Amino acid sequence: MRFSKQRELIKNIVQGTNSHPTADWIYKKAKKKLSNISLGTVYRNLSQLNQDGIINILYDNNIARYDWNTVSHDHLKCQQCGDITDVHMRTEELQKKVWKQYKFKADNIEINIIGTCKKH
Amino acid sequence: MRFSKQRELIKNIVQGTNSHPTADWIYKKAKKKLSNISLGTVYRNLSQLNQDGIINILYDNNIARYDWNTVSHDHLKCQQCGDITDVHMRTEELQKKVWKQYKFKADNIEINIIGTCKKH
DNA sequence: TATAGTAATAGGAATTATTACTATTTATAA
DNA sequence: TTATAAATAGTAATAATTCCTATTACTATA
Repeated sequence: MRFSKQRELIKNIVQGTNSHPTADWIYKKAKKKLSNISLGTVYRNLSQLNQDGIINILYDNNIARYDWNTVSHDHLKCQQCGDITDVHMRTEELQKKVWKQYKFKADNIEINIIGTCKKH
Repeated sequence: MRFSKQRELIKNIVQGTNSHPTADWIYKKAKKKLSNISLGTVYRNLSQLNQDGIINILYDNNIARYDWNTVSHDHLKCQQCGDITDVHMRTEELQKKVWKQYKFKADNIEINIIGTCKKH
């Protein structure tokens, strides 16, 4: 992968927040430093960074969000404030269970817990 | 909610498949019976049926899919063929755990298991 | 160093998915 | 029946993402 200042900036933006930002949020933030950066560039680099295991993608309903945290983890989504919090639930048993019961080879398990966080 | 033949048709289409269809698939199928049905009608009714607890929405990456199965369940997503299969993983423990550890009140737990199904 | 060849990258246009709007039609209850 | 509120078709608008082609970073050679 060749160097590009756009990708470097995008990577730093994602790595600098815990807010699980959307592509559009990242784009607006990037524009402040590189005023002519395009949204396409943001998307392309985000998916490239994801493919290279540098960042993670998660889907909040039908929009993509990006996460610097690449170690397997799960999410609490608060319906009141929209906040998404990283947590860790054990999934090894699920992986085994799914193989035993369904002969399904699990690469990744996403657990999204929807409800109300302690702020409310 | 008033009766409409469009909604009735849309409901029957969703309830007649295990394939977790997209709005567009449902629209095309509906058009064969009601040739001038509009895509807006399909979307409106799908979300209405969902709000009334008659069908479920799930998000496969960034597109919405619809499911007749409204009892809480989980999904196996095959990366080879795109098939989505309903399964049931026990989630009561997770719900308790999340309350104990994070004081998060879980309404719903979504588990998506991504990998390769037994067909491959 | 300078240059040429090249594959990766960028910006912007195009596409896809979904929602909003509005004039017209339809189900239902009085 | 008729009034009326809800639903529809059709279309436009918006949102999210992907595609296309000119440009640019990098490498090898001079």
